[in-house]
Amino acid sequence: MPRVKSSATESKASRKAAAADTKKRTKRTKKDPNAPKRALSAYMMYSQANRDRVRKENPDATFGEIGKFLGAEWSKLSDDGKAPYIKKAEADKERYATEKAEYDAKKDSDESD
DNA sequence: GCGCTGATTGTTGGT
DNA sequence: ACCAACAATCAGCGC
Repeated sequence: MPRVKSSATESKASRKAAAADTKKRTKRTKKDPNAPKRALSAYMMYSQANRDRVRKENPDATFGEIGKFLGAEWSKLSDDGKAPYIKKAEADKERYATEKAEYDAKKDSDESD
């Protein structure tokens, strides 16, 4: 595996609990001028891929149910099952990296606009 | 160097 | 247009 454990950075499950306890988030203020919209997570890919299927199997289900269904199945999914989604997520991360690069380059060149 | 928190992504449906 | 649970993820700041 190319994934070599750097340290404890990802081991701790603190932030997830903290984030859940801290406060519900959604659209929060944007501080950066041209903030490079972060990449989509594997779950986002999963929602896009399954949103149609879930909606079809659960025509009555609305956002709430769909969300829970996707989350439940997502958790049930094995690493192999997530693999394709994670792969897309990684691809998106790369896209984000490109945006970040431009964002960084831009801010370095002209941040005042 | 590690630790946490904030910000962001996408879905739908209602107001 | 925004917000709600669902999960992930990263970048930036703090000590």
